[in-house]
Amino acid sequence: MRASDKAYQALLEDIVDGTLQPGTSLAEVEQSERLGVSRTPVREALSQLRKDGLIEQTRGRGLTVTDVSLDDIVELYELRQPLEQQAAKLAAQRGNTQIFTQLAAEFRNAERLIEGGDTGIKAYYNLNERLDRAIEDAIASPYLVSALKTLHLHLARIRRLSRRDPIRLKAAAIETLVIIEAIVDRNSELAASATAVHMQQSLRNALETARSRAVTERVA
Amino acid sequence: MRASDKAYQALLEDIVDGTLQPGTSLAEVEQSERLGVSRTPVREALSQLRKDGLIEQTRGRGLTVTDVSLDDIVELYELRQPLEQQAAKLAAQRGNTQIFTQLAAEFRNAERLIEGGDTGIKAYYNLNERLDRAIEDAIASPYLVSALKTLHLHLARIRRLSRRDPIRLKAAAIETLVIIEAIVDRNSELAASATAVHMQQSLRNALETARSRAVTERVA
DNA sequence: GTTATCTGTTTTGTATACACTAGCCCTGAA
DNA sequence: TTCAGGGCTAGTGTATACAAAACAGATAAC
Repeated sequence: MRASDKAYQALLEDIVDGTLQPGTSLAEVEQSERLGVSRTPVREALSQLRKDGLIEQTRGRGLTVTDVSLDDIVELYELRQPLEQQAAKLAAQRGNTQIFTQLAAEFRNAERLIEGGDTGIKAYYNLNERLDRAIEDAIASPYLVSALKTLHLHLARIRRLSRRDPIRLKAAAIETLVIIEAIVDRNSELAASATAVHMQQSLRNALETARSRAVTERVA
Repeated sequence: MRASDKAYQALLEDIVDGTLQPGTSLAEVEQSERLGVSRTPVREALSQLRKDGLIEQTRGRGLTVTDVSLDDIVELYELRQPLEQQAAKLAAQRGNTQIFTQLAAEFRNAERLIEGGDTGIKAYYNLNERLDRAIEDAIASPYLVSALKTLHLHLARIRRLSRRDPIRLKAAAIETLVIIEAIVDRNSELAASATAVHMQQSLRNALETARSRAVTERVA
């Protein structure tokens, strides 16, 4: 693995999991020492992350981790909604039915996973990731897939902020199941509509969580 | 201006305008000599262009300019359609009416521009760019705008392949005018639908042009 | 004749040294 | 006390040297 890829992955993880909080200033030498590589690969990684929108140039010099405000969540969903709808639509038209049939079966079991503590939740998140990858494989269009991938980076950040509310997770699993079943039935219209529903509910949950979290932090 | 930005801009232009044809291999030293900067900024530019999807790593070593096949055009529109629809929708909801009223007036004059030879056509393209920027300003959502910008890079490449058929350009201008008028009227549903129509027609034209172009080249 | 391996060459990947610029502190004067 | 000016410093931007990896060609073995 190249040092620049390693630096990118490491920084990406640190930003997504919150080790590098929004607003954190990223000096090249500092990061190169921390990651054990020279400045060159760090620079490359930073410029990639800037393209991803995870870091930004602030006040002339100095790169900082971008903020994730309530507005950002709304704005992110303004991109997410059309992208995921299109993805679901195309997956319904072209997807390998067998794969999605299998995923549907697993999602029918999601409630048990969600109730299974941390390991279960982890398995559930893993299942969601496999679904995302299946959809990406199904649509095959590299432009759309690339846009989805960048989107999912930002979503991962937000998800970290969301509380793992089992009730919401179960509801989400059911919404997702509707989408998958539509894909299996090659019903692209339904897949798109079900995705719209899922997006709407996800956004509402994300906002509620973020709001209460903001209040909690102000109190604490 | 930084040397790396200069290198990025120069390479971008060369790729979009066809100076660097699809399949062209880009060696770092060669490009750094051509552009008069050292390898470092060239590398940075190349890695940005790779993120944009304009160049790709082929068989282990060697970056090459990505191809634009008929399939690519279809796939690009699978991203373009939802993005532009969303953009039009949001612009209708939030846009500054005055700006779009002005643009509508200019588009009503587009036919005369298109008939005005090369300078007129250029002015027409310029008008379209101003519309794009107005829409981007109106939606304000950085995630969507960023996705649109990357998309437009690829569209610029395709446009170069399309024949400048005045009949198609006039039809496109009328389709665009419908979108703008919907934005002025704050009719987001109509804006989305009109965009869907425009996308469909644009795609059809792009495919037809590309097909005949391919045949011509095979003959020549 | 075909395939595999070795070696030379070319090109990329990484480290580092140097150049330059923006921000900051300190000094001095109003 | 406050503001302007001038270095000083920290950190970025660029060039280049060095290391490593990948390809090509040739030679040898089967």
